[in-house]
Amino acid sequence: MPITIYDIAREAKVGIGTVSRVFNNNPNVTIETRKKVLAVSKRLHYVPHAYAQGLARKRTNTLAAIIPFFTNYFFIEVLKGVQDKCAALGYDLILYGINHPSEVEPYLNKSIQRGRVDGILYFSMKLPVDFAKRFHGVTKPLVLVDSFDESCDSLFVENLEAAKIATGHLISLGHQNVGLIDGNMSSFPARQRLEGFKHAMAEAGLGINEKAVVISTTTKLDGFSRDAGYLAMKEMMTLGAAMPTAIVISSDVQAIGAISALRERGMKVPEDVAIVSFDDIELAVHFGLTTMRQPMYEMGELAVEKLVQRFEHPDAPPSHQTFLPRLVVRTSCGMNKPETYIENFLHTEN
Amino acid sequence: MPITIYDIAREAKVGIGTVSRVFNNNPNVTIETRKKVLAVSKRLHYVPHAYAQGLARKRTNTLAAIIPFFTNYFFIEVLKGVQDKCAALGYDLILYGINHPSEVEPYLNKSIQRGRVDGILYFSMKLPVDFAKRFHGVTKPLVLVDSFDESCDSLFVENLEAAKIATGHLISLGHQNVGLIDGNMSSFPARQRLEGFKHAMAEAGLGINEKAVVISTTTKLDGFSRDAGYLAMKEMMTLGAAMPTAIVISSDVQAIGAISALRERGMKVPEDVAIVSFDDIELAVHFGLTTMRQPMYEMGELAVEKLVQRFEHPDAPPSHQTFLPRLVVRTSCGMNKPETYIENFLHTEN
DNA sequence: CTGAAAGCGCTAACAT
DNA sequence: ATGTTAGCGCTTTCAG
Repeated sequence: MPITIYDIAREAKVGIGTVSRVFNNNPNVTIETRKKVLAVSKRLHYVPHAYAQGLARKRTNTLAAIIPFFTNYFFIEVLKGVQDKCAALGYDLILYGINHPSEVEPYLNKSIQRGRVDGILYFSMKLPVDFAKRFHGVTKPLVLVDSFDESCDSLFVENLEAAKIATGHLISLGHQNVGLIDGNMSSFPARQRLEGFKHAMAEAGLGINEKAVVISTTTKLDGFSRDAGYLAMKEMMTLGAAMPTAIVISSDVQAIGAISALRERGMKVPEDVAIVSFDDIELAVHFGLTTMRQPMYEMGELAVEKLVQRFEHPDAPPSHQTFLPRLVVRTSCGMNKPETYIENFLHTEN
Repeated sequence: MPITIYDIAREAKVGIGTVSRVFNNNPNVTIETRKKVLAVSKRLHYVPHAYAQGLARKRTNTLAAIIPFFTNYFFIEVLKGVQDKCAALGYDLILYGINHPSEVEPYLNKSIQRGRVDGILYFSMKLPVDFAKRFHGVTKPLVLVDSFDESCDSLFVENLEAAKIATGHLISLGHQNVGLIDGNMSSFPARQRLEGFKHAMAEAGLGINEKAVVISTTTKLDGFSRDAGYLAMKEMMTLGAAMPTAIVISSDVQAIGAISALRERGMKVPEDVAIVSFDDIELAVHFGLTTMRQPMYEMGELAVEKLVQRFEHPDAPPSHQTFLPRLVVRTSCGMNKPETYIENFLHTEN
C-alpha cells in the first residue's frame, strides 16, 4: 500500500524520472510540472523511501558513533556536539555503545558493512591492532576522537600538556610534594596525564613519591568515577605524614569522591590538600573545583565536520587536530580568585 | 569495486540465490556448498549490503529514539538501557536529540519516513496534537517513554504517586509546612509531581502555602538543573519565618543547587530544612539525598522490548506500563534509618 | 524538458 | 537442494 514514485507518476501523468527530479531539486523541470507533481505527492502523502534512495545513490547520509562509557560526562557532552552537528548537516547518527572491549569488533564490523553508514566516529579507544590489515581497503572514512592513530584523521585533547599545566599550577602555588590520582592505564588520556604529571615534576626539579601516584585498577568507567576517586584517596591517606599537600586528579567526579574520603578524616580542601582536576562538569562549581576544562561539545562538532570533509576529499592526508584544555581556577587549589568563580558561575551551554 | 553476491556466486559456481540462502542461514543448502560459498566470501571479503537487504526485506532493523535534553541524567540512563537492549536484539539505534520543541516535527517526519527505521521510541514529550491525523495510517510503531497517550504503547513513571510518597514521607516525619520546588510546567513529570504534592497535602489535611511552591520558569532542561534549584531556593528563602521546614524537590541536581543556596545563608539540611528529591543520581549518595529512585535503565530496556513486541503483534491493543519510583532513605530527610527502604513496586496493565 | 530503461544489491517465490 | 526470475523504490544515463 505504501505509495511510490510510480503511483505519483501515474497520477500526475508524468514519468517516474520527472518525479525523481522534482524531489531532487533538479532544475530541469518546468515550474508547472513541478507544481503538479508536488500537488499529487502531497495529496497522496508521498514520502521517499530512505533505503531505496540510499541504494541508488550509494550513500546513506548516516554516521556511526562508536563510544564507550555511555554514562560518562565527557562522552555525553562530546556526543551532544556530534548530535547537533549531524542535525545541522542532515546526517543521521547511529549510536554503538561499548560496554566491554570485546564489543568493539562487532560494532566496527557493522559500521564498515557496505551501505550501513557513510563514515565512523570512533571514540577514545585504540583501534584493533590489525585493523588496517583485516579490512584492507574495505574500510571507510573514520575519525578518531580523543585518541590517536597515524593512519586516520584524529581529534584529541592534549592531555599530556594539560596535566603539565595542572601540575605546574599546583607547583607554582608552592607545593613540593604533589601527588596524582589517575584513571586506569588502559585509557589513553589516563596514560597521557601520567606522563604530563611526570614531566611537570621533573621540569620543576621535584622528585616523585611513587606512593603518591595512585592509578585506578578498576575497569568500570576506566576508573573515572566517584568510587574510584574515593578509594584512591583512601589509599593515598595511608601515607600519613608523607602525604602530598597537593594532588592532581584525572576527573572531577574522582575529585568529588576523593574529597569525601578526605572529609571522613576531617581533612579540608584546599587547606590540607590542594586539588586540581579535569573536565569541569556542571557540579564542579558547587565544589569549587579548580579544573582543566575540555572543549567537549566543540570536539563533537568538529569531529563530524572532519568526517564530512573526508567524504569530500578522500585522498587528503590524515589530519590531526588537538585541543588544549583551559585551566579554570576556583578554590580547590587554594588560590583565591573569586572573580573567576563568578565568571564561571551560571555558565550556560547548549 | 565492492563485491556483491554476483561476484561470489560466479566464483563459487553457484546461483546468487544459494549465496543469499547461505547468508540467511536457510537450511536448504548442502553443508558442502555452504562451505564453498563461505570460503569464497571470506577470500573476497564479502559483506552484505545493509540497504540492499533492507530494501528487499522491507525492514531496516533500526530503531529511532527521539529524546530531549541529551545531557539530563534521567535520559542518559534510560538511553543506556535502550542501547543495551538494542544491541542484544540486533537493532541499530538512531538518535534524534531535541533541543527545541520545534525540532520534534522534522525528526518525527524522518522517523516515519518509509524505510528509515522500523519503529520509534518517543521520550517524555507529548505528541503533536494532530499527529494521528496528519499521518493518517502512514505512521509506524511508536512507544512513548515517560509520557502517555491513549493511542499508542506507553511506559511511564507514576510521578503523581511518587510525589505523594515523597511528600507523605516528609509529613510522616512530622512536618506541617511542606514546600515544593518543581521543574517547568511544560514538563509532564513536573506537572504530575505538582499534583501528587497537592494530593498528599490535602490528604493529610494540610494547607498549601502558595509561596512555598516554586516552579521553575526556565526552559533550559525544563528547570531540572542545579542553577534552577539554586534560584528556586533563593526565592523560597524570601519567605523568612514562613519558610517550609521540609521541601520536595523534583530532581537531585536541583536539590544540590538548593542546598548550596541554603548553605550560603548558613542553613543546614536536614536540621533547618528536610529534603526529598527525585532520581538518585550517582552523587546523591555523596549528599546523603533521600530521593525517589526511578528504574531508568530498566525502562529503557523495556521500551525496546515493547516496540519489538509491537512488530510481532501489530494489532494488539495499546499497552501501558507504569513504574513506581522507590523511596531511598538517606539523611537529607532527617530520618536516620538508612536501612529502611520502602519496597519497589511495578505493576502492569494489559 | 521529459520519458524510458538500466541498474543499485539483495530477497523470495517459483521452477526444476 | 539449487538456479532463475521478478521485484524492493529510487537515481541516473540516454534518447528524443
